[in-house]
Amino acid sequence: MARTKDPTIRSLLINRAAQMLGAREPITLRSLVAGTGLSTMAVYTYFGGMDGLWKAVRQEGFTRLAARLDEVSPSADPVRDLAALGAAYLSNALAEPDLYRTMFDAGFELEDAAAADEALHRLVHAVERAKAAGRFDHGVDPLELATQSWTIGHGLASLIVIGPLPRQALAHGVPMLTALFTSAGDDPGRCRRSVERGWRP
Amino acid sequence: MARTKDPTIRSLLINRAAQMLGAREPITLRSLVAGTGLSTMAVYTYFGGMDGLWKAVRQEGFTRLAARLDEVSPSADPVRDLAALGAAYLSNALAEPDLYRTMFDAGFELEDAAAADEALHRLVHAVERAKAAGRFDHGVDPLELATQSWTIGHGLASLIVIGPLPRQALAHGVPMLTALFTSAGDDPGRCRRSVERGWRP
DNA sequence: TCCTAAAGCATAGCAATGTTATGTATTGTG
DNA sequence: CACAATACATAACATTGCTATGCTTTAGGA
Repeated sequence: MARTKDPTIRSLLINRAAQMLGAREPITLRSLVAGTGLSTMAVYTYFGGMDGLWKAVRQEGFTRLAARLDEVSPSADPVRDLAALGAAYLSNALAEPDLYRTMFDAGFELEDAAAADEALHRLVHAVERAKAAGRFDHGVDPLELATQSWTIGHGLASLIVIGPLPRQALAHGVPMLTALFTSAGDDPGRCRRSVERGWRP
Repeated sequence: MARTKDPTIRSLLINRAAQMLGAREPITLRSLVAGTGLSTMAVYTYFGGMDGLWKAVRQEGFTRLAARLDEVSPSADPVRDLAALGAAYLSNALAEPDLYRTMFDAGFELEDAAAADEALHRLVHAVERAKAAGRFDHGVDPLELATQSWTIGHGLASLIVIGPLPRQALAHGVPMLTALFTSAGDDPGRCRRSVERGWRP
């Protein structure tokens, strides 16, 4: 009964925005559609305006983060896996710093908040596996410990990517995660070895 | 040999910008000077443009943070003081979330980077006092441990103020700082009590 | 004490921004 | 096959930060 939207155009614009973000080019309505053969109205058809575009770009950021986390294949050592997930979070932030920054813009509004929850859930699952393996105490709440791991990873990423810390501050990840997981009940020496093995940001 | 700038106007504009930030009003060149009797050129005379204004606002954010940290009076328990400094950092971020957010905008460019260093130095000093009191191991590097405390405080603040965590996630501060300070050598039980006493965000 | 030059500051216009009104072309559906 | 709803282009709009220009003020040497 009418023309239908082409989903290709939607992802084309999102990818182009992400690419311009990485190239540090200013993203304006006109510069975004320039060279694509599209008019500025396309942004309104597919995103309702620039706000909607940014929201979609943030979503894309979480999608790419999820892809990074998926590259971490579970091993026999769940504490190593926890550290590896944290390292993947840092890798993602450092690989595309401007995309990472926009992910936390504008009050964290997302189209699909479940994407962020799902990323966190990978951490929760790793904590559960560590508990099942007897590495953490029974009293440990997986969601709480996962949130605390996220806080450390995000704090580091934010201070390095956005803030004043140099890249070598990445090394703080090992002692901080070791301290956290040790306080959750893991054996200190074994914990440090596991974290060091997983921490490859 | 010429007219001189009035420093009053400078701080007037900075304070007005901070107030508008808190009121969630959009800060534009014209809206900023509206009602002040000044013309838009004042922003160029005193800040060189909007970029300079934002830089000055970020600086103001660190000044207010420093004032918050100064309200933490050193006690006989340096570990409590460390937690109190972290709590003050959180209080500052939660009291003026939009100002906190702008502090980490635009690649952290500041007029006077020493202001940020000085804030960190308060943490370093507290760690040194804790070492002198025999609470932390001799091998502990004060700057490293201070940076790690900051990472935890900033990670929490960022995820609560900008990100998706609810305010009650503030409670994570106690176990996280306890884990960190315990790994630095403090006695677990004593450490937790100290942190709990200082953590009043 | 003037005179002068440099700086503060207002006015007005500029290019660029996001948005919207309007018209045209396309295509799924009855 | 006809129609109507929707994609999409064109063009105008208000608002943004910025700059060119000129007037006013004032510090500092004669």
